[in-house]
Amino acid sequence: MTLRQDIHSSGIPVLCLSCEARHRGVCGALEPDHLAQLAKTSSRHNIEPGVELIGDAEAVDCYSNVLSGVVKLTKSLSDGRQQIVGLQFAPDFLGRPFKMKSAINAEAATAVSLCSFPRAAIERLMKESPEFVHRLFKQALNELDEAREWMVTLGRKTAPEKVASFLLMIARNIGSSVDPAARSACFELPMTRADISDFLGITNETVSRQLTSLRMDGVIRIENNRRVTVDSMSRLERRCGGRGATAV
Amino acid sequence: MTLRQDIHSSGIPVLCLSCEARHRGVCGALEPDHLAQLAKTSSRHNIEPGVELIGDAEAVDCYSNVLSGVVKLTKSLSDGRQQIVGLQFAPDFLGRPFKMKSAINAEAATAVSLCSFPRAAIERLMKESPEFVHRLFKQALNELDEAREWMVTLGRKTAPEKVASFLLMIARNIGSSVDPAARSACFELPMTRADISDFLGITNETVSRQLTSLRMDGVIRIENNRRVTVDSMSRLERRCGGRGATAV
DNA sequence: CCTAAGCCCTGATTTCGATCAACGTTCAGC
DNA sequence: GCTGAACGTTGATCGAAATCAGGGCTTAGG
Repeated sequence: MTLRQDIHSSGIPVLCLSCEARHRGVCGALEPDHLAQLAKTSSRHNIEPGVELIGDAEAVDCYSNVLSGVVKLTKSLSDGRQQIVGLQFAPDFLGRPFKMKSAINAEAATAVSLCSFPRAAIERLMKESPEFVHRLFKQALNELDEAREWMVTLGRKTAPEKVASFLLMIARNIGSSVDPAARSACFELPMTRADISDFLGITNETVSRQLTSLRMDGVIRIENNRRVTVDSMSRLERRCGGRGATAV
Repeated sequence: MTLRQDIHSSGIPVLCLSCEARHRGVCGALEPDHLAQLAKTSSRHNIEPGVELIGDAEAVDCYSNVLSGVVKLTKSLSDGRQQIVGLQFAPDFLGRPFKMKSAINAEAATAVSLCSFPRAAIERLMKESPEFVHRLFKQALNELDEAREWMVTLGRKTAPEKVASFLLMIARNIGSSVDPAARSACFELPMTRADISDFLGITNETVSRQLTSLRMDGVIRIENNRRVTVDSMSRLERRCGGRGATAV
């Protein structure tokens, strides 16, 4: 164990050594001493699908890095209508800085593993490390871009386009490329049909019908309800509705 | 005390003295010397309704504070379908930090006045003033909250609820209270019916019908197509669909 | 084993909002 | 004055997706 430590990683906590959040996540912004300080207060959790991580209007007492799995962020109306307003994948940072209470719900969509930190530790780091704030800021802006992208999907795309767009987004986030040349992809849907419908603002029946339709047309293959193979991403992309590029 | 403040404000550029952005906007984070430095590079513009401020996929060479008026942020599909993904009011900060190219369109919805800064000035300030970054960060998070709030509206509300929600949002942003006790409000709609429909993901005909319906039911009064009076905000709120509070 | 619950698919019917169409008003320009 | 364009309203019709309903598959538990 000590043998594997080389000069460069000498200050880095063992737990963080192989952590993805240290590379692409917010921890990548931290110097070894700050990282060590944070690691001392961190704790890892494995969470079952369906477990609520943050309740709406609940006090937020910790922040987390998503290490694996998918977390869904939801908002609900009082009559039960629900909308998924975001999905978080590794190594996203989970939690809303600067607010005592969350305005949204966070729930494990799949099995999820988290690396959690007490609120105070994050707040202290934000004071001490501008680079850390910088990273959090960038992630927030990315989430804003994504939210706005989905506003277009929710407001202006048809049901077939919505489902295709969803599959494309998932493929890009967790899909493993089968054959890069053919631009094919394969992945496990991280959520039920009902969840997908809450994400796309349609009903689960419609999601089901559209998936069937894509399967019939040979755009996707489905095994076990969850496992999806996209043989040609291009064909899927063509079903997503005119791509963003404002043709002026 | 008064003397002391006078001494401190002596370093503040004349233009900034009465500027709202210095109070509630991002400039509020700046010390007099930083403010002076920024003011030297700033320029004010008055812009006609309909003028494009930032084009999609266009290089961003300046950032701005909205001093008055309303700016709409839009995204379009290549076949012309359009979605308004955000509205900015004074004293919001306009522009996407960290990205060379904008992914969205910004257009003056009403007459707008801006205080603009060259990209380099903002970037320098972000390096020098953590407090400034902090403010920008907070605004981004607010915009994220708003975007997610609208995702619920777009995905899960009916047309009548969408229009009511829109009126409520406008009233809260630019409405002047007529009678605080009755919680009434009065305002000028900052956009056409077509714009409203692009914001709500419906057609302008539907917007028109829903406004008529609200007028018939005595919830609002409309003069000149633009001027709207809400006699009782409570009645309007009741038409917005179950309010966010996740009643579990 | 059987049963019940959860998830998914599919068919029949309904409905909300889109689409198509017509008309009124205002306003800029000739 | 007239004309055309932009904006808004209203009516008639259509269609995409919701709703309602039923059935199959898998899994957990008695």
